[in-house]
Amino acid sequence: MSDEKTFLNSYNMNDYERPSVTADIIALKIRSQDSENYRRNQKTSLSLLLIKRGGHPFKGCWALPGGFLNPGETIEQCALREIEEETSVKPVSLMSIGLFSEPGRDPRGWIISNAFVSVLSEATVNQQYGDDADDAQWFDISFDKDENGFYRLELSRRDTTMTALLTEEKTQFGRTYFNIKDSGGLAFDHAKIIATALTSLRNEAKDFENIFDFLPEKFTLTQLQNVQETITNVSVLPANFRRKISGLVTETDEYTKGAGHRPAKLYVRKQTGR
Amino acid sequence: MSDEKTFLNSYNMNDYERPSVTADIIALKIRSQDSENYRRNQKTSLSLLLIKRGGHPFKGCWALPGGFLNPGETIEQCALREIEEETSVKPVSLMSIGLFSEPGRDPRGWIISNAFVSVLSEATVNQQYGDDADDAQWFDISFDKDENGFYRLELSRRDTTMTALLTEEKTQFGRTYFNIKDSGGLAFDHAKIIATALTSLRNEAKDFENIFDFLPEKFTLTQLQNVQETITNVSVLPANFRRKISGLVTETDEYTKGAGHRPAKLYVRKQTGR
DNA sequence: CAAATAGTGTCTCTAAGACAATATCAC
DNA sequence: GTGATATTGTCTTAGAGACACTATTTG
Repeated sequence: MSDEKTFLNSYNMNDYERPSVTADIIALKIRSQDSENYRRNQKTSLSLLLIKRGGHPFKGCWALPGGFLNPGETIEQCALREIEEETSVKPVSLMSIGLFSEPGRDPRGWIISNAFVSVLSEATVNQQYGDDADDAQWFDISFDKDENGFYRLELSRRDTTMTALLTEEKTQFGRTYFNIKDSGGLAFDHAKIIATALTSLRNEAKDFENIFDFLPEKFTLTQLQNVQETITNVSVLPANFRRKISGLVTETDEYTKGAGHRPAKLYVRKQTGR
Repeated sequence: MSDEKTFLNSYNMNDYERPSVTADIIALKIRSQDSENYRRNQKTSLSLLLIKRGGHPFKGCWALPGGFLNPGETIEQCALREIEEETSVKPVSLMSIGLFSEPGRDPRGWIISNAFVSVLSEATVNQQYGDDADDAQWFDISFDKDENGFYRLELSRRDTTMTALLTEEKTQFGRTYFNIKDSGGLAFDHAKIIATALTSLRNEAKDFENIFDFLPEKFTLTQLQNVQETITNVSVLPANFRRKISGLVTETDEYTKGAGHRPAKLYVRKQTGR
């Protein structure tokens, strides 16, 4: 045992070169767009938080929020810390997307990054945001395969639109990896990270894994269905959605009101059996 | 303010402490056990490669193979390099399990590890292995939930059996995380890593994602079903397995022979539409 | 022929998808 | 009442699970 102590004391890790490690955050929320018609429900879109870079490299480009892993914390704690620093909001959930370690991905040097999808509830975030001059802004997402087999990632906000083009590198074990054909002006390899994250998110949203995280505690089934359709970009008939989701929600005795049409019952997520 | 942080990060990277990064490998193959009865098909078990540690810390304990990430390579390349160094075999597939970064997980210092499941084909590996005195050995795996809700991971080989006990920390987005209650003598946090990896593997084996990787190019449907059942620990009726797999395989006009019973048609994996 | 595995046919039940019909509110 | 969404019912179809049955080889 004292043998081991001696060994550990003399162990010199400084002999090896080491990378800097960061956590990059794909912070997502659902954005409700006001409607012109008082009767119509709001449409929703998926919205991503980007930070305008103030310094080199990629000065002035939009980039994912993120930061360096500190000693004494896990990469998940680092991710949570970064989200709270950027948004002042505690995220509802966190999902690791993978480690991006391609040499040269960061011009500053050897920096590898674990990406996380973080879901924020719209209600919480909107209390905090709104300053148009801020360097942190929410962009609407559109992400789809075009007729040539390329994936087109569009991030838009007001008059700004960035369009990145990606190719599918491979799909293995249900996970899809991308290569960047055109970064669309996004910093670093962030277009690739976002595409990978959205693909994972869509796969999980199909099984209702993450759709609750976008909504407040009480919600209508139509809202829930909207979230799923916004994420997956696939529509289902309301009757069928309700049937499938019924085992995962509990009804309350509250209703929406003042919507210009029949009020909807509010539901809460069913507590998973413990 | 995030401006200033970025600025400092880009210019003073060497002032920050950085972790060592490793790739740890859960190398798996299917082991066929010889049968006493000439008519009976071979039984199979899932088998994991462990390395006996020659130095401190955990000297003499069994540990996952792995090694440090070098500059100029991706973490996937690092994983592949380590597998080939340990086994002289090129793995069929590689699946990232996640980054394990808990402070204190390695007594040598700040070392974080990305774990990978790597599947090796039995036929290839057996040409290389067999030396009983070697520090690298294959252990049979048994992994199940016991009546108290604990997960029991048993790794056995000849007269050696290690039993680790784990608790389920949480399941989020279809991914299960574990805590170690008793490492069973395994080095570092490797019991946790193995449990996490096996859970991922089982989930994917249900959908036939990885079962082909364990077999040679040509196989019988019974062999394929055995692989799935060995991994998932769930049995299905042969008729139903065949129906479900039929879209994923192409039959050849070759048959097994000399088995003491009706010969089986050999199949190959159907090429995925490109 | 016996033992063992290979392979097929079909019944039932459940879940998914499609669609029609009814309910309820704000104006 | 009109326009909108909310909610329920049911028909059809696809797939999973169960089970019975046939086919083929080696010793």
